[in-house]
Amino acid sequence: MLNVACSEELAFTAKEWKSKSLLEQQNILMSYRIAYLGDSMVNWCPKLGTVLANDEVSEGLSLRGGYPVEQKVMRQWCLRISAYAQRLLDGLNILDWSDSLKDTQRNWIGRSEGAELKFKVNDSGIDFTVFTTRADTVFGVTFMVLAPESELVGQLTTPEQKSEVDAYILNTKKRTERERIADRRVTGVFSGAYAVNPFTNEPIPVWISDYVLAGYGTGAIMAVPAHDSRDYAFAKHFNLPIIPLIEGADVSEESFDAKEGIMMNSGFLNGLNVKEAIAKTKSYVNENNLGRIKVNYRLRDAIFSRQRYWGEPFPVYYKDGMPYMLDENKLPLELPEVNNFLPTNTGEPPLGNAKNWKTEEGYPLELNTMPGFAGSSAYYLRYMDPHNDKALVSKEANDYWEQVDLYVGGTEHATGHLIYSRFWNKFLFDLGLICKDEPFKRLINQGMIQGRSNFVYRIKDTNTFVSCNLKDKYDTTEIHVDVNMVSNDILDIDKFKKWSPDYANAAFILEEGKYICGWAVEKMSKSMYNVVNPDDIVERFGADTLRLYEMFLGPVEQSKPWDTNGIDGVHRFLKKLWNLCTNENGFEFSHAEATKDELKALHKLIKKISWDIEHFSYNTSVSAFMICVNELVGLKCNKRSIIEPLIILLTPFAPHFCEEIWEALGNKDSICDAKWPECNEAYLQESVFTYPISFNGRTRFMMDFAADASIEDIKSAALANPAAHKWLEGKIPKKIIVVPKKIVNIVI
RNA sequence: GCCCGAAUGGUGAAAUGGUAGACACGAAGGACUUAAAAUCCUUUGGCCAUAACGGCUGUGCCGGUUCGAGUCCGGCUUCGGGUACCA
Repeated sequence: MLNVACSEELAFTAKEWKSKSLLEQQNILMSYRIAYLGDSMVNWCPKLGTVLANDEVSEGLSLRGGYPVEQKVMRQWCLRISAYAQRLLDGLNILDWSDSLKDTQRNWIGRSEGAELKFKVNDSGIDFTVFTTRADTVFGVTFMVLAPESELVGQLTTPEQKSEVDAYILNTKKRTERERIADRRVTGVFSGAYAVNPFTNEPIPVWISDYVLAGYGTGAIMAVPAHDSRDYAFAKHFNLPIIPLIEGADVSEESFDAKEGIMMNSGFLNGLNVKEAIAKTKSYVNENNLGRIKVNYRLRDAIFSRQRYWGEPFPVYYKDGMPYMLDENKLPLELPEVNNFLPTNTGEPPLGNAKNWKTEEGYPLELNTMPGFAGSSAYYLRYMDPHNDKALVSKEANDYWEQVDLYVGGTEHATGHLIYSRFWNKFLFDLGLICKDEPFKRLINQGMIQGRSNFVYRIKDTNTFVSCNLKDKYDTTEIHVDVNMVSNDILDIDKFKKWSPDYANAAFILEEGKYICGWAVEKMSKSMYNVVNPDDIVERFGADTLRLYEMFLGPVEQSKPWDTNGIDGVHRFLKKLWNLCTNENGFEFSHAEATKDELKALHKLIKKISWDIEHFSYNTSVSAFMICVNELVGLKCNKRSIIEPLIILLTPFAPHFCEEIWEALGNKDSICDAKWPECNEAYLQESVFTYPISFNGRTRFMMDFAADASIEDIKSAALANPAAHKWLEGKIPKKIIVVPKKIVNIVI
């Protein structure tokens, strides 16, 4: 007997397996393959002949072109990331990643512990299962709700209700999932059927509503309006009963969702607190065979097909409607040449345009291609062994490099690339191909450089665009427009028309003869068309200035809008250092021995930069370089013994600049191979420390003391200082705190 | 709604619980120059005072812990990012 990994209801014997046809077997195998053909709902745009992502659709129209988009079931390749949900969750505990990023992934995976309860349907042999985390609230169930896509809808709907139910289902199909969610209007329809409460044997009406998702749990819920806000809204709207189950909970205005309090109206659970009640219900359900304990995850399988040309082709062909893998010796499968990169007339993906897109035996090859994350999920493994034509990565190379030590990336990848990579890596680890089951040991999030986006406003169902300040008079769709076609928020209409064939014949409603664009500060991204090209900055200041400026802007992990005010400062710093090394005749370095002050400036810098680099504090490093160079300029120091270590330190920040000076110093090899300087603490010793003398925590004056002065000496000298008398006001200090090399605080 | 993060001068920011505003940008004034650019010098949180020394106040708001809080704790406010009916 085999329980199929991903569908627990399915079980069969070896004999039964053998009696099945190849196609039937294949369909069963699809239930536990890591890559499988699955049916899923997609946003299909017939006019564009392509599936669109949620953010490519706005209010039922494609952003590109403004064509109608409908919901359609499509058979596509999927990757069963859900099978790894628990391990992806557990793995987070050992990763050195930021807590916020780990939280994002935990929420995305969305583990919830609960129970599946079986409900019988009155006067029929049918029963169905719901998932709930609040098994303790069964006594408060006043109705059940099915997702409109649920198979049960057809089975349960009574003849009297059929036309009403059909109309409702048709209506929900027109809306994308996101729209159904964004629009919080309560809608629903009664199926005519009644289920039986397994605890009380009371009949409960079964409703259908799109606030229940087909893709999560069982696509059906038990509604407890007193203790769930969504059920509450539904019950109020359709005037269904609300039974409070927690002592003292006021449910006249809103539901009481918190998992706390003492149970009432709940039979054998009365008097227990919620935690105890949940536990007791679970064991009751088990003992009476009313269902089972279940963990659900929010994480959905990844759709792995794209109806586009540019993507890795699947090494898959079809024979009698069944998918088969190409033999490994036929790999790699390369993209065919096509004359047309658009979908075919019959609505097939662009590969449908290719001639001879079939195997040697004549079987047709898969027409879908893989998405971007096919490449981005495992490239770091390929980097370990890029020229290997036998394997993704050799065992030797993988054993040597193991995993990525440090990954610097933005949080925008938290629920995409960074979770897919972990999934792929675990899968490859399970196959024994790699030695670590997590890809990125340490991860820090750099902040996003934000951009200023511009928008145009298209009037719905037209190709007419209305200027920003007039847009409220029309029903419009906001569309990003390339910021390079906009200056001072005024659109260059000619450039816009040439931007895309869709806009060639666009019409415009202007204000004062101009088209004014809307704007917003958002993350800088290709899809927002707000990318500012740094080329002109490189042209004017050089790449090192740009690099240094980005570091100087602030802490790496902080986001901020791109703004070049202040770039002069870092450019001046580089010039200052350059001028220190040159005179009117070119480079000149002194061979004289460095003074104490010069050595102190240098070694202070070595210490600071070495620490900062370890802690990703690049902005303070740049400041430290500026301070050091300012000091050296003051000392007129162009000594080789100081400049050389200084530019080694600066190389990670301004590599081209430093390489030039390195060469001028007479070095033949690259500065990248130079040895990192070491800090000699002896140069940093101070013989005198200037103490701030404070009274009740407020600094009042300064006093110099020898670095090794005793605490008692400091105390008495501070009190004896004439300035102290003013602040003591003749009182005796209660306490004097001396923190060596920090502060003196006199408490009065 | 939920989760995460942030809040310090005109601006970007700095500060292992120990002198708040380092380092820069900008601004103002000055030097050099026929002039400009470049470079250099001075001032630059706010308020009060001033011949001068100086004083008060100040890190979003309200409390707390501490000899001492931008930093730690509790409660708010605002902004940014992510997510979206997950039962």
